[in-house]
Amino acid sequence: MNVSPKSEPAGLIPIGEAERRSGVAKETLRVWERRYGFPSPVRDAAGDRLYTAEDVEKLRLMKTLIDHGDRPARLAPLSREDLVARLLTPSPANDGEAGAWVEDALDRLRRHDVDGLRELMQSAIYAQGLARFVQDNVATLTRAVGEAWIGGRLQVYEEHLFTEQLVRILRGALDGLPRPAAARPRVLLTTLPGEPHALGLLMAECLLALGGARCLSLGAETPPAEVVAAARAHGADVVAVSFSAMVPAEAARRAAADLRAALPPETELWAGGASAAHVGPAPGVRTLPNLPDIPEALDHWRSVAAGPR
Amino acid sequence: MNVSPKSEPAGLIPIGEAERRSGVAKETLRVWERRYGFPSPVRDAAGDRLYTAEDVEKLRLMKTLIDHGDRPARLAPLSREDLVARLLTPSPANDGEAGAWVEDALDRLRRHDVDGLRELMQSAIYAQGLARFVQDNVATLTRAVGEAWIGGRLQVYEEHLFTEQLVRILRGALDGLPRPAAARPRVLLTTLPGEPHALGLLMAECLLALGGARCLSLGAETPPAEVVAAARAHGADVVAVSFSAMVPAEAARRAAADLRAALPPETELWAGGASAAHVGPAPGVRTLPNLPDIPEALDHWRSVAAGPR
DNA sequence: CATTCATCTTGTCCTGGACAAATGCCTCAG
DNA sequence: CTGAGGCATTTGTCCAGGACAAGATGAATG
Repeated sequence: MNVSPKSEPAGLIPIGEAERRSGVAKETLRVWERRYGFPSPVRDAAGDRLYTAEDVEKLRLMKTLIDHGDRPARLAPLSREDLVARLLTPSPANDGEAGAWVEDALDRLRRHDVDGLRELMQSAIYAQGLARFVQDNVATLTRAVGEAWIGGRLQVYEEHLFTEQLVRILRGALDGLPRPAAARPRVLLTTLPGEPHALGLLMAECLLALGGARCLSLGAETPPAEVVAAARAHGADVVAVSFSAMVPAEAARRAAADLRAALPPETELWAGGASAAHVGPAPGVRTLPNLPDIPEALDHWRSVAAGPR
Repeated sequence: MNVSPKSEPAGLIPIGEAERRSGVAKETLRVWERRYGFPSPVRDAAGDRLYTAEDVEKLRLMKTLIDHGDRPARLAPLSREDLVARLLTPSPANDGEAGAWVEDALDRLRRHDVDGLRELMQSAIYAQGLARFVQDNVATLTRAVGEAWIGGRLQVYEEHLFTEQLVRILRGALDGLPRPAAARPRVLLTTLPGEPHALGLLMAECLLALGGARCLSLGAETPPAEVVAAARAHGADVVAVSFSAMVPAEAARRAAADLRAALPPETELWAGGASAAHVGPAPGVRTLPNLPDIPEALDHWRSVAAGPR
């Protein structure tokens, strides 16, 4: 009986909508109100909570910070600006010197010049090769876009637009690469439920394919049991899972451990993405927090596993 | 403190997980138990509900049927087989005669011969053109895959795999098409929050691009306010939104009406996808439930809007 | 400096009631 | 027989306020 873009009487947001938009569960919203006094929504005639857009924005920032390890009690009293500042500090002094290329790309994005953006990216690939493009340009650009979004200098749809064009470019490049059926290792790529970001996956696939691996991507949000079934059915040498910064550290750790336990021992498990570092040194899990780790891991696999089969 | 693939003591599923897997909200699960006696989960030592995998499977089927207009009170007493039967009846007698091509494709999918699957699709494009491929082969194949999944004859990851390969093929075809910057109409494609399926969008984009339109895809799940902002910023003549069968009919109707109200009057709104028919005849919204409607709509737009600008 | 243990914090789940919106059903006039 | 209008029922969402397990923190100890 309820819909996402519910009729908003005066721009006020009911609790279900607030959950969807901020990512904070309804129960948690009520308990935060009880414990920390934030948020303190007004009520409609029926006594139902109505949140302001500012509340929801602050909740979204809090959620992001909590996923990075912060604690709600510390964050609740802070202002929106404080939260934004705290989100941006971890990555130091890269605001002005982001590089002319990145600035150029951001500029085209702001002007919605999608063709120009794609051309810029395509020529960067031709100029320096796909590997350096993925490792340098894309990584920097993605971070710059993320920060611009946090700081409110970019609309949500502009971020969507950016992702869409980037996916397009990378997919195109990938299709141009040879895919020898017998190549090794056979790598199964995916993301676990709750992690919808497939971009990191695509970047990883580029580097793996460049390194001569045989890639098979399942796309995002594959249930763990299905990952295991697919790995078995496809005879994968390696299962590569991407954890974006969105995933709470603890969730990533546990998911990796569970998957490791369920996979055949001879299948390697590689964890990539921003939260991969938090997966920590786990037995039988190779963490590749940075993209350049990928070619290295491939080399290592070949030197170790060259014998069998 | 909770994670998707939570440690399952004996294959039993706590309520949060059940919500994620079935798509039925926690509150609704409790209220169904109170009213209809289904599901009736066992409890752990703390009194928390624990659902079986069969319960969750039945819940997922019920949710699908309810989204199609059925009512929970009627469905709760039925068995899993009854639900499956009810889901499959609407599309009559297309089980055996699905066509040799579709059978071939399904077969390759079951054998995880992804390269073979892509080759098959690619040659179909060459043989009959992109338009017929999208309208006939893809539409039939997608339905066949969906039905195989409902009937349990296909794993979830196999469906992921299928989607991934299809997206790849379509994206590749799309990149081969000319994109004259001045072409009209300018169409903005997207999906509203809650609708993650981007495949329909991609199919529509193919047909629109073939029809000479200038497409700009925002990808999935763009908030309505952002759709409006993007349409304005990009000077879109048409905003095309895709509603898959996953979207409840009422939700689709309301979302379309809200979006229509928020868009500038001179911007047309087109609704496509399986639930588009349920959007019903709404003022100012053009519903395109079937893919062949797209070229038609393009012709109509050109004949009407040829004058202005 | 590392490790163990007690204390705090935090998210999730519980019950049982309430209500508004939407749907289906029935009646009545044309 | 058909269509419009009104009433009853169905259904999803929300509320309050309490409880608890598991993780994080910090202090005391070896």
